[in-house]
Amino acid sequence: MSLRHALLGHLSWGRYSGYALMKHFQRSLAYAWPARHSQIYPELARLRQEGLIRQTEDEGPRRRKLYAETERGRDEVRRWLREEPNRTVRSEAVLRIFLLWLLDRDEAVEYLQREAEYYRALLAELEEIADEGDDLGVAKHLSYRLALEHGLRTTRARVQWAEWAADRVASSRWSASSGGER
Amino acid sequence: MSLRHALLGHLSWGRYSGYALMKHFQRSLAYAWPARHSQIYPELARLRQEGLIRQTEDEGPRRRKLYAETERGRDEVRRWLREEPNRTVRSEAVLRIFLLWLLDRDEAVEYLQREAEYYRALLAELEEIADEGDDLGVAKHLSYRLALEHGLRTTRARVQWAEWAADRVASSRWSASSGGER
DNA sequence: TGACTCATGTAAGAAGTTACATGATTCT
DNA sequence: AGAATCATGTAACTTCTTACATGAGTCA
Repeated sequence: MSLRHALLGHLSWGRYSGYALMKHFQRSLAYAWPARHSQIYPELARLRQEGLIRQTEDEGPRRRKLYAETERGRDEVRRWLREEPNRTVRSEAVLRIFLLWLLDRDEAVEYLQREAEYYRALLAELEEIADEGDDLGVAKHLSYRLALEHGLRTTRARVQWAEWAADRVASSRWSASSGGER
Repeated sequence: MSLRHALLGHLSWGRYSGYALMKHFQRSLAYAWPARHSQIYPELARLRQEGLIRQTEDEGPRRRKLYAETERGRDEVRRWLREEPNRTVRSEAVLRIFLLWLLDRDEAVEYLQREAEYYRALLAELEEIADEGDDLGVAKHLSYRLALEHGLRTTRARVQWAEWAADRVASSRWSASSGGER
């Protein structure tokens, strides 16, 4: 259950509404642990019921609810952080590479070029965030900078990989796969 | 629904039993699209019912079932490959980095060193696979080699990142976070 | 006043995990 | 004979996505 720890961790930093947390998930956390509002709101309600977070007295405009951490919540994230991490990564983009041979060469090259373009755009976005140096104030933490640097480095690796891969395929004989015994 | 396309794509290459497919998911595909046998077997049954794969006449020992692609199945993977890819990546390891400031400095350094170690071991494993050059025969395809190269490059980037990050944290003042207003 | 963003929810269904269950073959 | 691996399934539960639903404040 990583979502709850992502939420708890964010609330360790300060008070936020569900909406603000959702926005944060759309930005920095989108590349680590994506989540929609329809998952965030019920989870916040559950965390509150379990006493891992609490709702602060003051309600904002439009009935905005503000949440803050509790001692038990803080303890729970730390406990979780000390657990053996689950290093599973799920990436449709990588799965597609395995199956790329099912397209013909020109299509595969185009596909890889679009991948390169996507990663270049992502890299530009991450570099911008790195320059701004601030995202909801959380950037003050070195750990935020570490996560950003992880994104920068792996994205750079992907840009270079995709450009290399497009070249390799373009200059290869490529295996025609249209036929095959059925 | 990426699992079905992963299965269809594999069966485009040849005939396999559910068990063989599962083994393949444990190896090369574990870092792209992990799946357990409890998800694979029902999905194969569904694909068969829908006519996207078929069961070959011959049954192996221990009632082993062998599946093969159908024309409709092949068309379906290709259609999917031409769709706009979903580039979402979900990684608990990256999420943890964002929350690392909740640990104290020594714990954070140890954590990052363990990450470096894990990625070094993974890199060694991938390099071994690259040397063997064969995995269920699928390695003949350039696209398999592309996927492997993607793994090698991103894993190398992660090793270097983790080593850099451990150093950075070790030599930083780090933000003591034990307290905080609650 | 109309469009947009803020703000919070619920419901139905798909996808994924963990646990339960069973039997055949092979290898030592 | 016993252990390990091959081989295939189901059930219960959790997690995630998509769609539905609604209302308040802000800005042009």
